[in-house]
Amino acid sequence: MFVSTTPILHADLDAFYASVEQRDDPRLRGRPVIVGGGVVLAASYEAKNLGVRTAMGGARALRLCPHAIVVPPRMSAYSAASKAVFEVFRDTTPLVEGLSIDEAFLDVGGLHRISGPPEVIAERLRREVLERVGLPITVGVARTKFLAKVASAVAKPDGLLVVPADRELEFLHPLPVERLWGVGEVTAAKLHAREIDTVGQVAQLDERTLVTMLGAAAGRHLHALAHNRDPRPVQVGRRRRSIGSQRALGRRPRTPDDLEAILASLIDRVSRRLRTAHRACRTVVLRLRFADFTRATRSHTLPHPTTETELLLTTARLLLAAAMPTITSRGITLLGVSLANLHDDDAIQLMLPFSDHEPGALDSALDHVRDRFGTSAVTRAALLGRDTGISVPLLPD
DNA sequence: TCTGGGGTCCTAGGACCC
DNA sequence: TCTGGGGTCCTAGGACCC
Repeated sequence: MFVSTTPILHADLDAFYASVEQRDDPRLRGRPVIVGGGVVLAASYEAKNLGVRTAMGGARALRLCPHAIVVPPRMSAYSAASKAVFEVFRDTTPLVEGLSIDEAFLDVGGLHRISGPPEVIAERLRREVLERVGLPITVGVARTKFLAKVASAVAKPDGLLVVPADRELEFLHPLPVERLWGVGEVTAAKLHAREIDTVGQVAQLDERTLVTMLGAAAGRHLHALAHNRDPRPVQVGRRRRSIGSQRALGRRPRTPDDLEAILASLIDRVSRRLRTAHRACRTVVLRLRFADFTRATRSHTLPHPTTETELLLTTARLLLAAAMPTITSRGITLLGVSLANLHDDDAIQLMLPFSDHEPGALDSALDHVRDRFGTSAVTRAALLGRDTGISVPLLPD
């Protein structure tokens, strides 16, 4: 039987933030480095070897690794490094799907004649990332996204692992269930409760059993992965679906005025990012975490997409006001905002404040359109405004 | 042991419409 | 007067990932 060998690479930078710090400050090389403060954002392998993990509390990390050098995060340096690495990815193949700041899938299926077999491409990619950006990267190679990702996780750090098409289940089935993409603490606990510890054991369950245990989507997903069925193609140009910003507040009490001020700065940050990305949003989500670390969200969806800081802030304020009684009684430890229901910003509709009774209102509304979107938008806005009399969809040039 | 900041996707109930 | 089935959207919560 002919087995498709369309190879997919999963490229994943090692201890990304910590590696950037070690690259930029030679004194940190070979030493345990922790990026972050209250919480570990990233740990170098020297620190990981002593048990330090991402998302671990800083105090605990220092107990495990008292000689660690703790450095504050430098997000702009990481973002620049990420851009440089993605350039190397795209020089390898145009078919790149970014998963996060430090990892991506690359479809190198069509490259065999030009660039050689996938393991050669992968080794060259690792070398180029090291030479051009100065960072170690691990690559997993397999026929499917899922398996490529598992392979890179197994090969870390600074490694390369190819899973040949005829050895897939042999590689996959002995692995612990935690290796499956989508199995976290809760799902792993449910599986362990039934003495299911390996991927091979999951593969022996029928799909109905998994669906009953975990729900329709998760059950089917897990069943497919355990049998190494993962037809998802590498998708270029996926767009983000929300933009958010949040702030942990510690345990000390906050007055409503404090919260108002924090909310305003969050909305300011997030609406800037929204406009920079040329997107508009319809839904504002308020995120809350209480003193007992339970969470809640409150959201409101506007009738039209917007980019206006004032409108977003007003909406967020109303949500906050409605949540104040709960916040007062339970205590708040985190406040966040996220903008969802994103559209392109050329899909904005301005609700214009004019009517038949106010003959000058259309002109002033069009002035507003001219100020914000330029002259060419005005003609179209005027035409559409005459048609509808209510709202003006702005179209791209 | 004490918990940051940025995301994605799924589920379930209710409102509303045909 | 009482009623079905299907679809979409909104809200809230939850699991998971890096």
